[in-house]
Formats: sequence, structure tokens, C-alpha cells
Amino acid sequence: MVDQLSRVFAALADPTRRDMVARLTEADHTVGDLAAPYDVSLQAVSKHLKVLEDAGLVTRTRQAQRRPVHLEAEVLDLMTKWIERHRRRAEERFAALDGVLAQMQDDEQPHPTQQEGTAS
Amino acid sequence: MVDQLSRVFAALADPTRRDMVARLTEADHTVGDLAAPYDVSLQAVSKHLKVLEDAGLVTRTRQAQRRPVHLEAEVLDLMTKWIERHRRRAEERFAALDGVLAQMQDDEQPHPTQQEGTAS
DNA sequence: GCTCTTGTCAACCAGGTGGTTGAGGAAGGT
DNA sequence: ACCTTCCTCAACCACCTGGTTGACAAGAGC
Repeated sequence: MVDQLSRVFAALADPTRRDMVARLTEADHTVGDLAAPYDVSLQAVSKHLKVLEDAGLVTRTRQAQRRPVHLEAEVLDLMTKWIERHRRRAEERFAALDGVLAQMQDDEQPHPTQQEGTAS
Repeated sequence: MVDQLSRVFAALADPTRRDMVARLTEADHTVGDLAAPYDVSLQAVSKHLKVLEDAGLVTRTRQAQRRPVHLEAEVLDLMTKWIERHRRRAEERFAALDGVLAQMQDDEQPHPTQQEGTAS
């Protein structure tokens, strides 16, 4: 069993599943409803839904013989948080590096020593 | 060939690769350097790096016999934008739904007609 | 010119993924 | 009761993935 974050990323790595999620942001849909635009069997769509469900992105409730699919958008926050946390760290480092480079230029050393500055 | 957004999501769907990205936010690393903490062969790490590179998350420059790996954090914005766009749409809909539900309660109809309201 | 270090490439393997078809379960309509 | 609609489960398939090992390319150091 893999962690949820991995499952969410993996679930959204497929264009068909991303499109389903996109459509589910606007309204709940039944399986057949969801499947209509895609040129694959209903069973294939059902499988995609299972992937989204295992990732926690979607819930299927029973309603007569229909199984309306509902988006659980909060799970997206898991990803946003991970991404933002690391993007911010990266940006801070790049900002710091820019500072160092600016400092180096200010010093105006006569022998620029092109490479070797990337260590930390 | 698949689109970049799919490749980025897929790249981050692996915990080892996410950890590499996390470490690369703090400093550039060589391949062997990156591989050290993981209990897999250097070749496996090299493969992970290739996945990250194909997704545009990372660049490898040549420096003597070493190949320092550098994070390209801007690509993360691709994902953030996709996620935020859809999360916002979903939230708007839920807010609208809450409004409808509140309205329904205010009206206090004797026959609530549970379903059928999901069309748009 | 050897040798050591660093990393990639190629071949292979087990297991997962996304698709198919066929069978069948669960509710509603008649 | 029976049929129809909506959907899932099971088996099968081709291909991808993440790991392995072995060979080898590219530079640095002697």
C-alpha cells in the first residue's frame, strides 16, 4: 500500500482522469454520464473512477441503480501544500544565491573563475 | 509522448523522487550524493533522475566527471495552477450549493424532493 | 598511459496500468 | 415475473515502471 499523497499525484497523472476531475468541479455525474465524451468502454471509465476513489479524490454514493460521483476537493490541498512548501524553499535558496552572485559582482574580482560556485 | 503536466504529476507520484526534489530545494547535488540515503543502486537513482528531467523538474549540467543536478522549481507552477484553478471552481460550486440548501431550508417545503438538483 | 571515480546505457525481470470483452448484480418500469 | 438500465467484477492483453546486474564512457590524478 502506498501513501495517499503518491496516490493523488498518480491519479492526476492521467489526462482522462484530470478531465473527469475538471468536469466534476462543475457538477456531480453518473458513471455513464462521465464516460460519454471519451472513446473508451464504460468499464475503463469505471476503473479510472476506482483510481480516483482510492486516492480519496472522489466518492461514489448509491442512488437507485445509479452511482453519482462526487468530487472531494479538499484532498487537492494535500498536493498544494506539498508543492508550495518546496517551491517556497527553492525560491528562498535562489534568492540567497542571487544575493551571493550580486556580492561577487560587487567585489569585482579580476579572475572570474567561471564554475565551481554551485556547491551550496 | 505525453503532455508535460502528466509527466510532472507522474514524476512526483513516487516518494523517492519527491524526497529527491525536497532535498534539491536546499542545494544542488551530484548523483552519488543524491543516491546515498536510499537503499537502491546508483543506476536506479539515475533512472529516477531521468524521469524528473523528462518532466522538466530538473536539469543536469556537466562538471568534470560529476553531473550536478539542479532543480527547476518553476515547473511546479504548472501543477499549482491546474490544481488551484479546479479547486476554486469546486469551492464556488459548493458555496453555491450551500446557498441553495439554505434557501431550501428557508422555504421549508413539506416535500423536500431529495435528488435531481445536480445538473449544473 | 594506466587507474580510479562518477555516472550512463543495455538487457533483463516482476509487478502494475490502461485497455479490451464477457458475465452478472441491483433497482426501477411494466 | 420479466426486461431494461446502469454499473462492477473477472480474465486477459500489451505496454510501462522500478528495480537488478554487467559493461563501458568521460575525466582527474598519478
